[in-house]
This record gives sequence, structure tokens and C-alpha cells, in this order.
Amino acid sequence: MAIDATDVAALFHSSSGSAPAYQRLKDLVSEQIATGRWTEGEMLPSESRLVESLGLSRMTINRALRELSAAGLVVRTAGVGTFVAAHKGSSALFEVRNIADEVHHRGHRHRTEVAFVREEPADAPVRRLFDLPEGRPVFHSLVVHYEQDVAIQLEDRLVNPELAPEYLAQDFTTRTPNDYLSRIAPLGRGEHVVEAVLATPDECERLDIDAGEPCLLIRRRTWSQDRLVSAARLLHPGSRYRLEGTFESP
Amino acid sequence: MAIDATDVAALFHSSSGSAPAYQRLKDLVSEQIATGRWTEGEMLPSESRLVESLGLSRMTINRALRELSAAGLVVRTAGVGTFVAAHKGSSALFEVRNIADEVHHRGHRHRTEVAFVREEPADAPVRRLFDLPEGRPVFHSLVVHYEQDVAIQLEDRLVNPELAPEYLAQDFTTRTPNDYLSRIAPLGRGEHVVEAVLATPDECERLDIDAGEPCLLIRRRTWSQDRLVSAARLLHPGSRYRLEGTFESP
DNA sequence: GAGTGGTCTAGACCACGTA
DNA sequence: ACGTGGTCTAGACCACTCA
Repeated sequence: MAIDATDVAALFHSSSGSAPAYQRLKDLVSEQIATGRWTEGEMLPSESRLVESLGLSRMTINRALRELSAAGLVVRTAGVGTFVAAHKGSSALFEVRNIADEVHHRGHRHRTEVAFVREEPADAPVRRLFDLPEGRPVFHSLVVHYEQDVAIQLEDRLVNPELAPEYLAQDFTTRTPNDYLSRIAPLGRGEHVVEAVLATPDECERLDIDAGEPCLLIRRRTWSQDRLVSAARLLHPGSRYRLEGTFESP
Repeated sequence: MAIDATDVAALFHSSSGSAPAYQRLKDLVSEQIATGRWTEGEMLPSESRLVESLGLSRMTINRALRELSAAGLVVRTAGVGTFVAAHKGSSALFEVRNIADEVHHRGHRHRTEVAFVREEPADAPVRRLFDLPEGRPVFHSLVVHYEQDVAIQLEDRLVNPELAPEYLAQDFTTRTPNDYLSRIAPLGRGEHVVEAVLATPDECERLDIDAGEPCLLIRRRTWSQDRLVSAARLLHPGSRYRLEGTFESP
């Protein structure tokens, strides 16, 4: 249930010597955890014990363990110790990017068409969502994004009028709603959900797709300083859009 | 084109004083970049200049800038300097997890049914993919994952027989293919693509869904030490599955 | 050669959790 | 009271880039 510092020292000295010491220690620990020789919940030697057994300074040990902690391989608690973290399975990360950047990055032309940008009465659930007083309307925009003149995203967005009071006056053909909002309200937190759905007849018409075509729907909400800035439904024709990502193990 | 160290000092001393110094410096820099006051390519003061102007030790400055570099906000080059990184737009991260863990995490029962696990001749593209000699067969498994006895994923997987020679002998009702593979071949790199598609008639039958139901398809490939371990198609009924994620700005 | 970041050391003080 | 990690200091040597 506790890993011996002298075992760590043996592993450390048998490792290749070219990399920096903190990196070699990180690699050593990663390896033991990846292969299952050190198991969930086991306690690693304390920093001071590793200072003795490895002959490194505490700052170097600390950096290695801190970065392993940031990477999620170990859990550290001041006053308690360092422990092998629960096995995270093969989780992997996905990057969801700004649609305009993505299109430009492919070397293609991006264009938006604005269906409408308007003020609308907010019903009770929407008021709760945005934490708005009764009677306060909400902003609503519907925009189609084109890549090389092919519709790839229908962006249906509700916006908090208290955090983006000038939203209605923006020209979304020159700057996307996303761009505008991330400028005026530096986003803190966000969440998104990806689903496969069928589009409604109206959505099919705006995206110029057939009724049966499966679509990728991303619902995204972003907060700035703990207040909801915007909630968006981003609908993509399945045949014209996909999310891609890569990941590397720590 | 270059940021003044005394400006940084002014910002630093006007910030709240409770957090650790390296964190306050990180926050300060993040803020300037997020609000656009510091723009892409601008050079930050060197570590030694910040030591003078902030009155902190170089290790503290170094930690702040190193972590900002790891977070992608700045780019550092030894011998050159530290620069504001290219604006990444509002990219956000998605975590794709092991299906069994995910189900268990919801407090639900997970079960797999194995349609088949077998050896198959590998055609030229598959041989190239796995870097196999001619005549070498490939392993192929088809497994259905159930959450509370409802089919949520059809896992169609090709496996490199040279990296997982015992694959055919595994019991995938007790340990998922994913679990097994990540044990025997610690994964290095991976990539995945998410799409919305329609299932084939055979797939519809195995998942017990109607022909027109949109499905979320995740295609995932994982490498271990630069050799492809496995390529999988993970097909989810749109009505029964979605990807969720949260993100925080650095 | 001057300046940069990358790494490392040998101390130090502190807040925290456990006993 | 003790051991833990969290932070910080004031030095140091190195490899690297650029003029």
C-alpha cells in the first residue's frame, strides 16, 4: 500500500540519463502506473524521502510530482501525501473550435448569412437560465455559416442582454457572434453536448439538406464570471461536417 | 511590439494579494491576453527583467511563464524570448471516455454482447494501416455495449495481431476490448473523428433501432510507440447517447 | 559576447491533516 | 508534535540564438 523510496531510486538510476532529472522521474512514475505495477491509491514516498533516496533537491522532486498531479496521474494533498490516482481509462480530449477559424484554417472561404437578430420576450425557463427579471426580453440570433458557399452550420443563439447590451447592433457578416461575444465577455466556463439528430423542416430548408439527413448538433453554453452569456444550438449536416481530434497520453 | 517590465510591475502590484505570486502573475498575463491588450507576437519582458521589476525570484517568474507556455498562452524559445501566442479562438476541449466507465459512473449496469471475435484476411489498405506483411491476417471484433439492457454502442474494431497476439483469446464480456488493449499496449497517441450518420440495416438490427434514426459515429485510432494498435468504429443511436464536455478558460 | 530560457540546488517558512 | 505538500528565495551552470 506504500511505495518504497529505495525502489524508486533503483528505477531512477537504471533509467537513461540524457533527459532532465524531473522528466526522468515523471517518466518513471508514469511507466509504473501505466503498466499497473503501482496501483490506484498507493502512496508514493514523500518529497523529503525522495530527496534523500534520489539525491535531488526538493524543488526538482516537487516539480515532477506537481506536473504529474496536473496531468492527473497522481493526487496530492498537503499534510497527507501523494497517491496514485484512480485509473482514468482511455479518456481523450476533443477540441471544439470556432467555426470561422476552422474554415479559414482549411484554406476555405467562410461567409455568414444572418436570418434574423432580434429581441424576444423571455419565458420563465429562459429568464431562470439567464437570471433575468420578469419582463426583460432576451436577444435571439439565427445565422447560417457557409464554407465555400455550402451551408455547414445553422447557429441558433440566445444571448444575455445584460452582458451583451450592444448585441443587436452588431454586423455578424464581418464578425461571428462567437467572436463578438468572446471579445466583450471573456469567457470563464463553458459546457457543450454533442448529439446526432434529425433537423426540423425549417432547419432543413435553411441548410439546404434533405429531411432524412442526420445532423450533428452541438449545444453550447458559455459563462462569464458565473453569469450565463449565451446558449447556442449549432446544427451541422452530417455529410458536410465532422469533429476531429487527437490526443496524447501523458 | 515589446511589453514593458514596469507596466507589468504596475499591474502586478495593483492585483489582489491573497493568491500565490506565480498565480497572480499568470492571472495578470492571461487577463492582458484575453482582453486583447497584449496581442499576438508581442514579446514579454525576459525573466531577469521581471525579477528586477517584480521583486520575485527567478524560479517564481519561471514557474508562471512555464505554466502559461504549457497552457498555450505564450510561446517560449531559449535564447530568444517569451511571446504572446497566436489567438486560439474559443477552442474548447472535449473528453471522450471509456464507455464502460461512463455507464458505471452514471450508476448504471454495463454489459457487452460479443457478436464475433475472429481472424480475417487483411487487404492491402488494412495491411498498410497496420504495417503488416502480406498474408498476415488481422483481428476483427464486433461487440454491442448495453446500458441497463439498452444497446448504446456498436463497437466494430480491427486490431493489430503483432501488438495484441492474445486478442482472440480474451473474454470481452468481463473486460472491454478498450480496457484490454490499453493494458497490454500503453497508448501513446490517438485520433478520433465524430460524425452524424445513418446506420446500415445490419447495424440497425444489432442496435435495435429504426432505419432512419441518426447515429453518432466515433472513429478512433490509437497508436502505441508509433505503431497502430487498433482502429474502431463506435456507433451510437442518437436518441440514446451523447457526448458531453465542459471547459474552462485558462 | 550578451541575452535568453531550461534546469538545478540547499536552504526556508507556511498551512494543513493526523495523531 | 510531526510529517506532508505549497510556495519562495538567491544563487548557479548550461545550451541556445543573435548580432
